[in-house]
Amino acid sequence: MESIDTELAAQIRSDIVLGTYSEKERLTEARLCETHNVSRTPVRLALRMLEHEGLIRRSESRGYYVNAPKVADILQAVLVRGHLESLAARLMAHSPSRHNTLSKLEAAIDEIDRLVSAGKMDDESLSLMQSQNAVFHKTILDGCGNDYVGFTCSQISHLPMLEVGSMMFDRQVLSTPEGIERSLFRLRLGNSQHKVIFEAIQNGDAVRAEGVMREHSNTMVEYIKVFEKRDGELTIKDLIGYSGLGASRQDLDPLLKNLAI
Amino acid sequence: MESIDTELAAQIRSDIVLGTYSEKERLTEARLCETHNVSRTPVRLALRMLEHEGLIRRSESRGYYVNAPKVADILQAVLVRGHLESLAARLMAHSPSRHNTLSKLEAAIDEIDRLVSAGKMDDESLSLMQSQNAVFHKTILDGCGNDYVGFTCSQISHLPMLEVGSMMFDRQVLSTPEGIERSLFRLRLGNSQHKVIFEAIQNGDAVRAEGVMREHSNTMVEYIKVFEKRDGELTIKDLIGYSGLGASRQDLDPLLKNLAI
DNA sequence: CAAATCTATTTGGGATCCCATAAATAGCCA
DNA sequence: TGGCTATTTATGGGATCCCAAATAGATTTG
Repeated sequence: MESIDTELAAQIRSDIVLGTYSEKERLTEARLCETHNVSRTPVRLALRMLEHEGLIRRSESRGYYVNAPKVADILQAVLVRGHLESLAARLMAHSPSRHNTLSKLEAAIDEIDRLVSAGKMDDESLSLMQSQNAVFHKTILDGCGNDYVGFTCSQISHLPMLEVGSMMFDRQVLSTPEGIERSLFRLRLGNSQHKVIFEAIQNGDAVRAEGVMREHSNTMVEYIKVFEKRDGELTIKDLIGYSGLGASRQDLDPLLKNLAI
Repeated sequence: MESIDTELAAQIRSDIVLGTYSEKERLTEARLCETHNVSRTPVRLALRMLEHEGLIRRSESRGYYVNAPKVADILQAVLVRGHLESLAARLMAHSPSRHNTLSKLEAAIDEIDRLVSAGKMDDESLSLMQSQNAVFHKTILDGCGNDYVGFTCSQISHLPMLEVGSMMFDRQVLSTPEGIERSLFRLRLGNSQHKVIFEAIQNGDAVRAEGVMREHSNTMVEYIKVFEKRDGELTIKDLIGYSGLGASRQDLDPLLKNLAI
């Protein structure tokens, strides 16, 4: 069990993201105490946390007001994350100690290959792919030898689709056979990029590792843009529904139960 | 006047950076209350803040322990910052609204040019160059259209030499005429890079903007490495002495008074 | 004598209280 | 009636108190 303030922060965070608060609504400590039945101490800590994450902003006079992210913000954040990951790939390709962790990358790639070959796109398979994908990306961030890359990445990962290694799937698409085929194609493509990145890192080809990782990250940005195009009024809630599967999904509102895969 | 917790965080931060605490020393709330004569509320808020910054880590059981950054950490952080700045340059070159802020960049470049031409390297000139350099870099971060770039950068800027646009000078070098000449050369080189970046952004040449910014950032990393080579036992304290001039220097220990330029 | 258990003390999380100050509202004067 | 001031109220910062959990130390037992 997490401490109350962390729990509370997660609660308020999901409220903000899911649009429970109106735009620029003022948050007062007292009211949060009432609505969540806690004292002011954890409320204050939670507010500090959310301020750090940029989800609320300190008013010039007093109190905080809500600063809910838009879909465009998510796109921006994913772009930044991708850029940092490409740095990580480059650095890892330069790192002499990279060979110790290469096997972990290979294992993740193989496992994704196996899952994709099975051709199933049910919840369990997706969950396994998601976690292996996360392993691949986290291994590079951790193995690049520069702690600040991973640290900086973690600073923008407070939403499920911003977590390192998260993937997005459109449930609607997954309901048709040829949609499944298309999704499998995406996965095969993604995993071949993984393989190229792996080889580049193995061979110490930093430029290639960075370039392919950039392209790999860009894929997600483009995929979100496809959603955006198809569905003009795409909301963060929708995006969370498309991503999900991460452990942190549990923190989110029951509202999401029917959306998240 | 800042609130106590912010003030306190700054105090503890500088204590950590300046090595007042021994390595991995445990910080207890009670003791910090005593030594700083405050109650536990601000102490707890300050500790949270420092935990976010990575200067202290939560112990697995309870409490925090100090996690003082080394010079190698600073190098890593500067590298990450530079990578993010190169992203900002690329994005700004793509941004249609970039023309509104281009004049600000040009003004900063011209001002640095003027100062360098004057050939003076006294405290006042350095301070002015520093601030114009900061204007140049901040303008790009703010003008790139992706708020997360600047936001992410600000997350790793809690030390003076990590602030965006900070410059480093070796006081020892500055004391000799040919050292001043070498420093002026560095500044001229840096400002010509500024000019190239400016033109690339103006012309929408994103690739070039990113590349030159990367090279530009790399300069500082290399310069720190020179220090490191010359002075095997280079400390963070030394680095702060080499940078400085930022407003935040005021927060730092009196110890620094004789080091900072 | 060593290991296990029980107890005392340290310590951090949470609640509550107090106070200074900013916002809001009412009252007053021109 | 409009604007200014005074008073009240809301709100956030800081201090203190309480309690549960964890650690360290002491005591007992095999």
